[in-house]
Amino acid sequence: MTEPHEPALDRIRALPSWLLNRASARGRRLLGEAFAREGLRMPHHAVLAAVADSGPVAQAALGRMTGFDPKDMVGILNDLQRAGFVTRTPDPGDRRKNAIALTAEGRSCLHRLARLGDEANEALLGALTPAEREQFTALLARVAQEREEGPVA
Amino acid sequence: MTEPHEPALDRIRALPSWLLNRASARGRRLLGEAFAREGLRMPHHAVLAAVADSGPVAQAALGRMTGFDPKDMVGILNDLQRAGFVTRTPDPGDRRKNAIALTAEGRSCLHRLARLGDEANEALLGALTPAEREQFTALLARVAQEREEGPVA
DNA sequence: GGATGTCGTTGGTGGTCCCAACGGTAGGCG
DNA sequence: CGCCTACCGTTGGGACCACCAACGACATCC
Repeated sequence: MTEPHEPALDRIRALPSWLLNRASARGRRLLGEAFAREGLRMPHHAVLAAVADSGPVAQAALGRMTGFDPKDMVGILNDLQRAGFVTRTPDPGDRRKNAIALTAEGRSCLHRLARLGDEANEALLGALTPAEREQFTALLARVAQEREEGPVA
Repeated sequence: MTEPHEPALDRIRALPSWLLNRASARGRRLLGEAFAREGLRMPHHAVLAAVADSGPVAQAALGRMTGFDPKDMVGILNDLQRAGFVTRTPDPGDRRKNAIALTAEGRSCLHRLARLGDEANEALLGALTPAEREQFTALLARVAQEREEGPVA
């Protein structure tokens, strides 16, 4: 048998997939707690930002930008609209579309959310030095990348 | 206005919390596809490994080792027991406890799962060089760490 | 003007993580 | 011995994120 029997669970807990799940859960918890003070959650922040970037914009376009499912987008926008942060008006040029636009309150809330999000992310990377944070984020971005870079040569 | 208006969504998508969610989702998808060939999922792998490490062991102890909720542990063990990978017998010494033990099939399956898990993790970190993978995993482990190291001194 | 496809919406699934409560049992202590 | 406290496994929720299928309404391309 040689000795294939180093503790199996410890090996699993050292796997990137396991650590990624743990770190992601921690991040979601931190972000969730932060955004809860505004009564919102992470997707609201992203959608609000996308609307701020792209002026009046259709829901499907928002979905493509943020990567959220159209189904979820409906609920997110319902929340934001009910809170008065976005307006949802029929697009006169294309009656299939809703034109989503940011309100003044929405812009103000977005700034608060951005601040809360930044603070939570600082707490998330609290154990790392600034240089390590930059390095970590750069590597993480490449791991998160869905697309393969194709044949290397 | 000065110009506080760099694209807000791009900033969010560069945040560690966002990247962590994406990378974690990718990892779960890769692991899920790999383990699906055995009809199991990630938690089954971890629990199977914990049982292999700790011989006959109570469910609550498994929960503490793996971090899974007792509620979820019931379902995981039901699956593993139904598949014949573990046995669940009443502990004669403490009638509250179930003694969970690994079967020969369970050990064999654990080896297959370990292999599948390793392959999926290699695919997950496919964009990184070996040195980068080591660096990334080390940093990630510190980010995943729940505990603060207290006052630095 | 008919095929094709997009838009917003509804409905549903699955996985991870977390909490509350319950009957049953063990152990400590008087 | 009897009581209280704590733990065991189990059941029943819930929240959140990710994902898919289908539908009526509408626009567009040929």
